[in-house]
Amino acid sequence: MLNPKSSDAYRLLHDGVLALTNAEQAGIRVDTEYIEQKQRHLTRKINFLEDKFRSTAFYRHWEHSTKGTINIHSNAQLASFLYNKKKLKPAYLTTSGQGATDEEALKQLNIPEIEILLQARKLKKVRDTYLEGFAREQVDGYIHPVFNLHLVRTFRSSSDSPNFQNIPKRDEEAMQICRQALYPRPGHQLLEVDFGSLEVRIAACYHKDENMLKYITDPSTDMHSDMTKQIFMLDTFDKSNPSHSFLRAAVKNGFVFPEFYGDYYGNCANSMACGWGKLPQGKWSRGQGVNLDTENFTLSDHLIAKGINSLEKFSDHIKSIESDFWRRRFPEYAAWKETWWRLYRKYGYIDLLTGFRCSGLMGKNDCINYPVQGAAFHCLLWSFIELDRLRREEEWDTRLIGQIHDAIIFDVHPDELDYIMKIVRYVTCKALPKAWKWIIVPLEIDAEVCGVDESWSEKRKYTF
DNA sequence: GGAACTCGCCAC
DNA sequence: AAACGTGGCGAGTTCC
Repeated sequence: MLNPKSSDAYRLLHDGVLALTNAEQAGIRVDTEYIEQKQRHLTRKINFLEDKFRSTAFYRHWEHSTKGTINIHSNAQLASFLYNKKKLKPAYLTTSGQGATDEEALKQLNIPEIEILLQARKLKKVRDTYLEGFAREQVDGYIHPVFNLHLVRTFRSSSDSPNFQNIPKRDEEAMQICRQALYPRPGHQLLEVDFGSLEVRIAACYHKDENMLKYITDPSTDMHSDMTKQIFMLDTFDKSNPSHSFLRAAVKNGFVFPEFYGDYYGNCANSMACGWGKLPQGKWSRGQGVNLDTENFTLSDHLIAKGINSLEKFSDHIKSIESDFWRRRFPEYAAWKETWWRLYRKYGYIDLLTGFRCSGLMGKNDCINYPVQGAAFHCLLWSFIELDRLRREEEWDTRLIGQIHDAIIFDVHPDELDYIMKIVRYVTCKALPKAWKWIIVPLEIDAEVCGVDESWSEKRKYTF
């Protein structure tokens, strides 16, 4: 698997392993008392939800129609009951052709009792994957997540024992419970610095699309706002309007990023309308979906007023927007995608801007995604190596303790915080583009910091 | 009793 | 015509 093509690529991995090993050795402080207490607390909550679920008519029906004992957390048993016994139609199938039982599929069945099961499922995930993982892996109050550079097809990294790269962040409750277990060293604070829209910027270094470069370099423009205006047919976009910023998030995560990854209009329409907008599949009537502006005006009211009264019509609309997106808005980006797919089919490999070569069986989307994903991570890795070198040279009390693809996590001494931020900004935004001439776009970083002796759940924006 | 598999779900 | 990239990991299940 390991296949750096150039000596620079080899050097990056060699130095990267050493720097990441220093982070592993440093480790992250965990509150074992809290973890044990929280696990007991979650167990009580889960037991309560399980009992509540077993008292429902839905469960009794399940029990009656099944011989043997029921495990309410077995998706195989649940699928068999829902789709074989009750003959319900699954919202969609899994890759192996079975009826799906994930949250989205179950919600579409409109069985209120199942909400209890989903709530228990979520708490079990937090207790058994994250808290249990921290407890199992901790040694003398510190976990030492492993960071691998030799496992991922795109030359990104992965992490395990425990995985430090998938700790809950978006779900407020899960985030709080998990991150309250993680602390800096006594008297220190946790600092997270991440590159802003790194993959979009690195993609632009490959395709050099003029309109994309304009979006990246001109701060008065915003791609996601423009797409929101177009998709939801707004006359003006006002980011202080909560409905507008909600729709912008739906467009950013339901259209723009999926399109960059190689998704198509059908999934995007479904994700924006039904996933984000809470509209049903098929035909729409007034008063459906999320509220916009006032409580008496919903997404379906808005779309129907614009002549779109069903998912099918919305999908047609997104189809034309997708076509415009690639043909008019980002033509050079679109041409680059075709070129790289063609070159892969001709030569059997693609080379990253960082000197790595991807070969083996790849699809079109792989040819587009691998070089961007890999080179973006290498920007982070180069910065990580350089900062760890400075740490040792200058004998910081601060340590680098982890990395999440486009972010570095530090355990900082408060007296060093401002200095560290200056150095980090210099390394990431100045030294890196100077070292790698192919970086033709400005790079930006954001930072979040927790107070002294505060857990990772307390982080807030840090302006520097 | 462990390996290998599917499924679901967390991150970027 | 078809249609979303990269991982890790727990639980349940099946097979050896």
